[in-house]
Amino acid sequence: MAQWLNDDEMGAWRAFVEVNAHLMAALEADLAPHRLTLGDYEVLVHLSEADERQLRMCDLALRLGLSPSGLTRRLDGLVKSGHVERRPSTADRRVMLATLTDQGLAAMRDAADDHVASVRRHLIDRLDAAQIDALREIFTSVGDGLGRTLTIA
Amino acid sequence: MAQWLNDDEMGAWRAFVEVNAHLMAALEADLAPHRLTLGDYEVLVHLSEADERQLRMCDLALRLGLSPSGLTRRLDGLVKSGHVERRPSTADRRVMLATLTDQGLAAMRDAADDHVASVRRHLIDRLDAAQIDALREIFTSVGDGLGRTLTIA
DNA sequence: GCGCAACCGTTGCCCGCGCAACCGATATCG
DNA sequence: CGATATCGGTTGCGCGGGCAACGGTTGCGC
Repeated sequence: MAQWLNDDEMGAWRAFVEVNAHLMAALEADLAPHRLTLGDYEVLVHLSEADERQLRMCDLALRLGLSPSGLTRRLDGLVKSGHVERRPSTADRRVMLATLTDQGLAAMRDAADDHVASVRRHLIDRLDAAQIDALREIFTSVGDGLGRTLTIA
Repeated sequence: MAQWLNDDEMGAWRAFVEVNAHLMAALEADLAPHRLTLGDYEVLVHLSEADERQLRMCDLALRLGLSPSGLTRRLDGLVKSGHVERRPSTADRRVMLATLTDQGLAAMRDAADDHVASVRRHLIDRLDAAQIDALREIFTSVGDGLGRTLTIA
């Protein structure tokens, strides 16, 4: 074994692994009454922040860390429920623009309160200011590393 | 909106959400050459640490945070590849004991080096001692909160 | 302009997993 | 002791998502 984890490192790693999934499951469960998946909610958020409330499929897939096919299927559901519309781009006939409908925006706003409260309850409010800062720095740093390894590979 | 997230909180939350999935995907990819899923690896680890390298299905499912059916399917794969055996308990004829085979133990040991190195490269080595400590405290605290809400509900 | 490469989105196929239903086994209580 | 509830594990079903393959579109080099 090249270099094992010491007790501190192992403790941190195990705590992270074990809690991570449960945290996401809890957030997902709190969002269920709004008939939204966490993934669906993320779509609505990204679209709501975009120009004219629309994004190209590939851009959206990139932001969501989703494969092209995965995004197609996720959009299928959101289109069927009327939260999102597909409209072909006039500039480039290859691209499809996912556009947030008024109803989708309303659904997102409706769910936002509960979702934010859920994030607060399960995560933010359990941490002090220093820990919140640490959380941001930790994952920013890890994210930088991942981006680097991806571009290298 | 009851109480929104301020910039620090939002920054921490977004960094966490965006990096989380990528981190897990990177660890998964590093484990792929060993023909193991991250989930499979966790099974082997838990079994290797158990008495006589075996656990009841329900206990194992609990530790993995997996549904009964999910564990059945995951074991199917591990049994087929010879890493795990199913053996009925003599004490309680309802229970199945998942037991780690010698081959399974060897496979885990073979993968452990790479996996630990992967965890180091993507996570641990990107953090200083204080951040590692903070990571453990953060997720321990969040985990306590989740456990409490689960037992209450 | 033409041919070829790269790009964009969709589809078929497969896997992993949760839920509900189910069966056999065990515990509990009258 | 017998009836009923509870437990432990498996199975059918549906859903979400990745991979490979494909058709249509655009950009690039000649």
